[in-house]
Amino acid sequence: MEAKRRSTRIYDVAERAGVSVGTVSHVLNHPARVTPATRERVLQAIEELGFVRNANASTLAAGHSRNVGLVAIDLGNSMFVDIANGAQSAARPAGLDLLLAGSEDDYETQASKVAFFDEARVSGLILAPMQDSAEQIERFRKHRRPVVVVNYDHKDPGICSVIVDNELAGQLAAEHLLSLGRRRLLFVGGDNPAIQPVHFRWLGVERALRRSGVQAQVEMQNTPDLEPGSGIAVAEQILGLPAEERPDGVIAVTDGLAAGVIEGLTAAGVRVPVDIAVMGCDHNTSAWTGRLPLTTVAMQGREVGETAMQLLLEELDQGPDHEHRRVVLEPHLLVRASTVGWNG
Amino acid sequence: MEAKRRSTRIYDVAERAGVSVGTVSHVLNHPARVTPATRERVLQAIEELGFVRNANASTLAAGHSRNVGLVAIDLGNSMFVDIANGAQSAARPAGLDLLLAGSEDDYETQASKVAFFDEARVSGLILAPMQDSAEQIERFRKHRRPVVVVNYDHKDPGICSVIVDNELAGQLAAEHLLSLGRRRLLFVGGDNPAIQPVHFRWLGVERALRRSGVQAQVEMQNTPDLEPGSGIAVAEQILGLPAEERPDGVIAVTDGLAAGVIEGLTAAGVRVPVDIAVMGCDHNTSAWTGRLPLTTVAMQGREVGETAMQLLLEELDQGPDHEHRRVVLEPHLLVRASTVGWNG
DNA sequence: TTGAAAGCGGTACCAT
DNA sequence: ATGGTACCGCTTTCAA
Repeated sequence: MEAKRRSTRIYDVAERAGVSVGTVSHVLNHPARVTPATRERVLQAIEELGFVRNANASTLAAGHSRNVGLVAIDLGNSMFVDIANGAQSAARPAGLDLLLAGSEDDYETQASKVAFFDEARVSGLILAPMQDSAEQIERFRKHRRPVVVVNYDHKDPGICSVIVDNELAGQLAAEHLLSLGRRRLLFVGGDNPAIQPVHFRWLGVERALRRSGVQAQVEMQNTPDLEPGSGIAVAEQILGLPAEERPDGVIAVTDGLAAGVIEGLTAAGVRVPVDIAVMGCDHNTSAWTGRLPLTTVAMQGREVGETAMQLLLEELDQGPDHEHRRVVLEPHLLVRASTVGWNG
Repeated sequence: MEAKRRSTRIYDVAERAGVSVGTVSHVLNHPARVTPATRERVLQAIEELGFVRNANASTLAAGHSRNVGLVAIDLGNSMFVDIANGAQSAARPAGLDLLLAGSEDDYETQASKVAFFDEARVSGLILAPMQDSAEQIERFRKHRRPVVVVNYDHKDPGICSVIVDNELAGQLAAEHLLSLGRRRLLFVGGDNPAIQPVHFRWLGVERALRRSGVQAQVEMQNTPDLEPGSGIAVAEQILGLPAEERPDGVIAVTDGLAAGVIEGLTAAGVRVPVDIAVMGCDHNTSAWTGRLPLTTVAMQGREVGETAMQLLLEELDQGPDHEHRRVVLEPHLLVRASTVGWNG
């Protein structure tokens, strides 16, 4: 028969230290309000007993939690890992902890994760969705806890958000190629309006062309997904064209696609970047194995996460009279060998 | 002056449905014990009020949580993402949720994450450490909650663990190359005993050589890290050798390294796999951009996660008389173009 | 089947 | 500076 031994509580500590529970609670939460001497005794009792405070009880009694949740729809994407790391590091100094939930998920699972954090009564939520999630967000906010939307431009001025300027990313990419004298551009990834980054990057490319004042053209090639395999397929299409009809500059909407394009082209003897310059557009660190260093546009995941957490802390701090902000971070161009120079 | 409005509680639901809180709790936790009619009324009240149960209070009162924590030292590594996904999917049917904490971490941060889950009173913990973590584990287990160690062979028979047979992985890799007639092998990654997978894979390679019965040799090349960049450096060293002294088969201890080696070799005109066959050893999905499909040894991250969660559930179920198990999963060879055939 | 009430482990206010 | 003590919101006997 097992004695159902409960774990040591604050009462046990109090008893052992010869003080009241209130005092123990104080040394845990407001050490300054306690005499160094008693504090020492309590600390020692805690140590001897191996006491670990129950965060559930603490959250319940205090009425607020020291955690914030992050729901990202795809943890396999390095952008989200960067965001998580950024948010984490911004949370720590404020005494908060970041909890990640789920991965490999669809919209429904995302909903269940949001609900999960809702039940856990986290202080706030950072959400990196792939589509409009207004309903999920509203449900969560009804409990008067802040939400910051990240990496998705959701248009609701009543919510803080942090995004990277995807249109600018596309523009920077196109301007880079134009500045290198490329005049026949191909945009790989397509204008699937359901995938925001893709859509906006394409708009940026168009804008760059319009503003450039040079005679240049850009075509768009849709792909079924954004993985290397599709890039290889596009490369094969390019190879099917007579040399004079081929693009001289390719902007792939993700680094993964770009990798595939380069793979496909170089395997067939096309020289990158001499014959065709190829660049990516998201600085997906974990997706680049580095045959040819890839020119890309860095999307600042870490900064996104840090900024999001700062907005969250701000809102937590200011309460109801907080003014929601929409922060737009600027991506920046990373020029490497896949568009300039020739190393092979 | 803000009315400090608290969120709707089970009491509110009870009142609205005209029942007692006990009954509401029952429809939440044991729906069968309640008349369909009352259940319906309660459910409706919940709906109308937008009630969301407070998981902290629930955990506190029930004495057990419906979450299990996963601490992985590097979320940027696809192996860990696979493990998380596997664990997640095994947890759901059991009514549990998986919480991930932290990333980009060192040993100390790992400790704080473990402590964090300890405070949260999760039902169990899955830990994917990079080094011996006996002390952290002990602290957690003192609270009588199960821990499963994953992806690290920690030798403690008192704890469940799931690992992939790294020695077998090395052996499979070497046997593959030997079967292709390669006789001058190079193992890239080195025998850093602090990094378990590297160490054991090397042992497996040696074993394969010993057992093969053919005249073959293998050398070992240490690298400062396991990233593509180091692979490129190794490629350059190889290129510095006279052709007849070069290896004809390379086993890189990670796919990232392998990618770098291939990059470096092919850029200099070496034909892979004709001149030199190159393979990786961890099936790091997110790190392969696919110039040349890479032969590798798949390390079954998803299965590791699923198995770990199953062991955890088992221990949760069986309580103190649970017998700890050490599950060793078998990796398997994935033969692709970087070792056989010739596509360019 | 449903209701009443005693906790679960802390927190924080109010006294002392 | 410390102690006493109502809760926090829910679960779970135990009775009715």
